[in-house]
Amino acid sequence: MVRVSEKKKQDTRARLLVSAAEEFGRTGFERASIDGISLAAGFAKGTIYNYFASKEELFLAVVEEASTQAADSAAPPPDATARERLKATLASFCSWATEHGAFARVLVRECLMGTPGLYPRVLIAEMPLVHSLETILGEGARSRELRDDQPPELLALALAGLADLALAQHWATGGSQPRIEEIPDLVLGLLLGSPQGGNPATAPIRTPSPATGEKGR
Amino acid sequence: MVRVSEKKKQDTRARLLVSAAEEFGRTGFERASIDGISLAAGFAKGTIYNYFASKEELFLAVVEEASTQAADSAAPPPDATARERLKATLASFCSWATEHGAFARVLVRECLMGTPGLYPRVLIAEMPLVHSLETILGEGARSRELRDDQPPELLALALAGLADLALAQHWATGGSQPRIEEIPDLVLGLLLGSPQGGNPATAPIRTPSPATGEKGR
Amino acid sequence: MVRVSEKKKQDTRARLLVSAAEEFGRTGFERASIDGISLAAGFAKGTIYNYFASKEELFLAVVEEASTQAADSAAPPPDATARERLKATLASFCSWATEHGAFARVLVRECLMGTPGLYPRVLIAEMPLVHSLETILGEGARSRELRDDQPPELLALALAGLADLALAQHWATGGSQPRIEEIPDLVLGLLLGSPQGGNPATAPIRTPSPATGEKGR
Amino acid sequence: MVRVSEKKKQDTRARLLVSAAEEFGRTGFERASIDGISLAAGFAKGTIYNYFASKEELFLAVVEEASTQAADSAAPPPDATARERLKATLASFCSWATEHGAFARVLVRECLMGTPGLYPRVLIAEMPLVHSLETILGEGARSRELRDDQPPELLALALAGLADLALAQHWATGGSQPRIEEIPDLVLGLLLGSPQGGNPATAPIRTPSPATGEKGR
DNA sequence: CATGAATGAGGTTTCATTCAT
DNA sequence: CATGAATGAAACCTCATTCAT
Repeated sequence: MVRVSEKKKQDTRARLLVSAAEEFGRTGFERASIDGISLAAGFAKGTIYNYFASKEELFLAVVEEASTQAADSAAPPPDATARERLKATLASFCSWATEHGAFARVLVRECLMGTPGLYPRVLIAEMPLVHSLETILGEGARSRELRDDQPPELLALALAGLADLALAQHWATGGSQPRIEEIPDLVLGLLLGSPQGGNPATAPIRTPSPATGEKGR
Repeated sequence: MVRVSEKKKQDTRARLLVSAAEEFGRTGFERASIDGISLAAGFAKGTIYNYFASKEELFLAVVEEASTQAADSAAPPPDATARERLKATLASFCSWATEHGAFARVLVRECLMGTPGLYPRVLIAEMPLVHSLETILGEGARSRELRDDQPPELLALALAGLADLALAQHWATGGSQPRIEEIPDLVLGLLLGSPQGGNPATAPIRTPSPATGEKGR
Repeated sequence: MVRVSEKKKQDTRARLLVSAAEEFGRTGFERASIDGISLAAGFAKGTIYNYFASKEELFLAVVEEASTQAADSAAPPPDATARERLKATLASFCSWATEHGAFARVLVRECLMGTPGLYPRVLIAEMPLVHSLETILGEGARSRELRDDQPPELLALALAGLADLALAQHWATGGSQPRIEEIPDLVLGLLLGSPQGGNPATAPIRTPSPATGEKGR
Repeated sequence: MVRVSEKKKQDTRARLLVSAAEEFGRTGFERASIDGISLAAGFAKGTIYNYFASKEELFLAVVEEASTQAADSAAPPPDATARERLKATLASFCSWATEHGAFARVLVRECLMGTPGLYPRVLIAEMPLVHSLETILGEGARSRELRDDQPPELLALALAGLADLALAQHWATGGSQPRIEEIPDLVLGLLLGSPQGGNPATAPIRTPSPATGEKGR
């Protein structure tokens, strides 16, 4: 008896969360209508209050869920070059963002813009991503596979931030401008230069100083 | 006679705009209160409707004004190296952001987060900045002063985006985390590598190829 | 088999009634929560509707129960002076009020304040008390033990009313202002004068008629 | 300009207060609907919030107004016997209650029943009445015009309480049961005995002392 | 043109009540 | 008969907007 009811309850909660993520992701916290969320989920107005005490609690629950999902999506990076591992990490984040667009949108939105009392909690949400990136960047820098002119934590933040920006633009342009699959390479290209194929001579990102550039050739 | 009256009108409008920028910048579009804006400007509730047809129009006027200011702030870049000109451009954007914090906050906020029907208009607002950057980047790439592995318009967007993110963090942390003056070098460092002092050997952003990197040691 | 089930049902009903009396007595009809009442009684939200059709019916059932209890509490007045019998009657009412505070509070509250559609029913609730008082007052008046300048039914109403007021104040002051045991003497003192010590001949509250009064001088 | 507006505003406030008093007096605090009050006053739903910040504030304003009115209604008692002054005091209270039934009902209701957080403030509201009565009772007791077997403050409270009860019954019975004009004599008769005709010397309700009472017979 | 009282749509939230399990 | 998830009417309150002064 309890089983069935319990399962159904979890299902209802999940449906409400999805609906809320969609609404929050589309219109932001303020514009989102609680009634609308509950109705869109296929329930009556009041039902949502059997699960979340207030609009704010609902929003936080969405952020929490998104955060958990994002963290879980961080597949253990494969055993490969640092750059490939960075790409895999970003790709799994992006692919989560594709599959659970609504939650991702909420997360990215708030990461970029920081609702007053919410910023700390949202920041935590992207921490796993930033941490993974930072670790790989640090290792890559030590092994000289990757640039070491900037602290890894700064580069990690920049990678995450640019990925967020790219996602935001992706959504804002209706999915066309950068396509999701392009994003990892895009931001890596920006911050780490283009990947080299077999030709080491074409170091992608380089500020050829008169001294180094010219002389070297 | 008309002059005086006209002047006064413009003055009133300007005061309302400043007040609106402050409120919008602090609390966002939804939370901002028309009453509060008008009162903070020293007028009664209704006055604001003699100048702006609606809350949305008021907001757009603020964005427009911010955009104009930002464009005007783009001091003609000095005659110097490409990197110095980029830095000067970013610096003048940041210094405008410092002096007219309210307007800047609105602009950056919306650039990062895109209120639904507003994104196009806001995008236009940062166009002058992006364009200036793009021009310099293009010239720098052609003269091989700067990296040429990425299209200038992409780099320009990334520069502007990272600058926005840095400003947002600056404001979110109460002005401490990156200090304003650090921002130009910060984002240039991320995307173009550290500027070289006397040592040409340390090319800042470079993906050391096996040939150059490892072997060389 | 039916017995047991029937008994259990009555027990459940009784527990719900007690819980309801407590809630109604503490917070009044409007503020009282059906959920709270049912939960406080140890049942789930819906259970209460298996016993009472609506909140109003539940309230009326509480009043009914309180009324019955109050009537039953009217111990047969002892064989003593009229004043002592009045005191005993009031005392037993007060002692019921002490023991079943929740029900008493509901009754007194409504007697004093008359919820619109409820007044008639509540009035009936205190009828046994008023009737007992009236009878004793009538006998006392006829025997000249007690004042006869006012109709007994009026005095009875006033006694009951003042007792209610005293109880209300007792509860409102946290039980200190008039202590319960003081109440019978308090209201009797107000309406019948202070009790005389050894001299039964002296009618305590009396409207000296020309005949009795003047002559005496 | 300000004059007209100011006057109109006061008028609106007064109309809202009257409407609120009627609603609160009829249905009590909980059942009363803010929207309904504003609409009944001839305004839109929201207008009332331009004058009172919340339902509770509105209620308190009604109590305050009722209190002020009741205090003002306490006509300076005429220069006459103590009993006549008591009667005049009660009569002016009752006549205020007749003229401003709505406010009076709120006051009496709450005096009798005590909404939780409101009791103190409501008590203050009837203080002027109780005080007037107490003063007269004290003087009357000292001059032996009136009974002196009970402390004046207790008698004053009892007078006010019985008057409230009588008013409540008056309203509950649709105005017939005790008629308003009868109330002063009714409660005075109950607590001080029937008034004497020509003989002022005979204290009506008296605790016959051994000297006066017993000896005489 | 400034004013601010009035408006009323719309938002969040509560809670008595229903009903399938 | 107990349960508690779902319901939806209705409450309070906000605030952008209008308009007579």
